[in-house]
Amino acid sequence: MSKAGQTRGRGRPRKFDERAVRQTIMETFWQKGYAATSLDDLSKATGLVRPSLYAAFGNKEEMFLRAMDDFVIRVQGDLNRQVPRDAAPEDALRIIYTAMLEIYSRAQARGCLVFSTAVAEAPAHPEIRSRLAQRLVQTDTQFRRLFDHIAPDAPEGARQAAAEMAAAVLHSLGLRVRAGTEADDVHGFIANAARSIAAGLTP
Amino acid sequence: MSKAGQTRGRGRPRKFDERAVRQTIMETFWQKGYAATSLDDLSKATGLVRPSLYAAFGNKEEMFLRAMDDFVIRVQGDLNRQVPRDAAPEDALRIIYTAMLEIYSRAQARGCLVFSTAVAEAPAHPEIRSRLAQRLVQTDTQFRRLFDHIAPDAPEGARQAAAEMAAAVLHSLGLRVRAGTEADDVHGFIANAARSIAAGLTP
DNA sequence: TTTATTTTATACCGAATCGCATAATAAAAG
DNA sequence: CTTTTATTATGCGATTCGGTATAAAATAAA
Repeated sequence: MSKAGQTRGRGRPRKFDERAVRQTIMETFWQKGYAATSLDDLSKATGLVRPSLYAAFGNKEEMFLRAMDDFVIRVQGDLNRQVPRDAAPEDALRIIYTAMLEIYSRAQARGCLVFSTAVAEAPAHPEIRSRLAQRLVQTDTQFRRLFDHIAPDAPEGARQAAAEMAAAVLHSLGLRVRAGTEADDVHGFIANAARSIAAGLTP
Repeated sequence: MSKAGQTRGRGRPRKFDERAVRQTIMETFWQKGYAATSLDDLSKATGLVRPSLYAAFGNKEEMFLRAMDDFVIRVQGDLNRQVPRDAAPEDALRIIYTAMLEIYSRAQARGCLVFSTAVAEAPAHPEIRSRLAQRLVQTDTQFRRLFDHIAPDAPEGARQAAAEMAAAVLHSLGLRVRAGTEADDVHGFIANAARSIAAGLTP
């Protein structure tokens, strides 16, 4: 219904920047999770009153789905900015995991909006579950493509296995951060994981 | 307050088996998560009326903490029953993951009560968060001890790295099951992971 | 039987929840 | 200016939530 186009529209103009509000919604869900975030929380955080939120972004589940998308977009942006096009697998993995750790650790230990928050709602909300599933295969695929590019001489089975392992480490990283694991331990985990996975690619 | 001793106590006798009720509570939290499970849900599932639940098991958070313990106890029991004392690392890992997959997949795809449900409540409930953290280090430690026993010739660094990777695969497994990943894909993931991790132990 | 103790059953409480209905407001279009 | 359209502000309404107060019921102890 609400168009975010640059044209001035017809009725009363909005007092808020849609992109900024979406970021705030995402941050709020990220911090507190889906169930623990009330529409009043979102209203307070964004400065928008509840009916405005509803009119602009739909109901709570739709807002959360959008937040999942915005989270992924932001993470992908940060990663693309930091990960070099060509690097040895171990270096690439260490860079990726370090960047993800930085993201996961911002403010309070929040972990991953998708892996640590959406997952809890999966049984009750099929839409969230399906988007979570999408995200899982996408992560596998992205690592697979990275290894196809970075370690093309490794056998296909090794590249696929390494991709799945690399994704698994990411899932575990989100968990560990959210559980409040010591930073040193997490860094050790990252270093070990990068080395192990890379070893499987260059024997 | 309430003692579950075998002596008949003094007042009116209970009409329920405490162990069975605890299992039901655990199952309910496992299926629906913490926030989505109301005390009424637990009341319906157990047949106990709310004040009885409260008197016997405390408030909702205490019930959930107990459920986490009961879940871990049950998982450990199943594992100890299935995992052979001596096996090649790859076989041991495949057996463990297959057993965990069977547990995670019972009834509806539920995943892990700890890794997929408790994690969402971590920010709001410090007790849950600390128990989750405990569980993470315990998992690492258990795999480490397994490898110390099963692959004593591997260098210590390799055993530690393999243990953390093995735990990461477990975290990822819970996620994938809860997201509804195809059974064949999950089995492939398990096989690849077992092979990769074992390769890091016997070079 | 009487008393003490514990569990069950009923009912209630105040707070918080999501969603919406309605009216006031602000701008563009006619 | 008048009409149309879109957004904001106020507030309600039905439901659900976790937790508890109170009384009835059931058993052991005295």
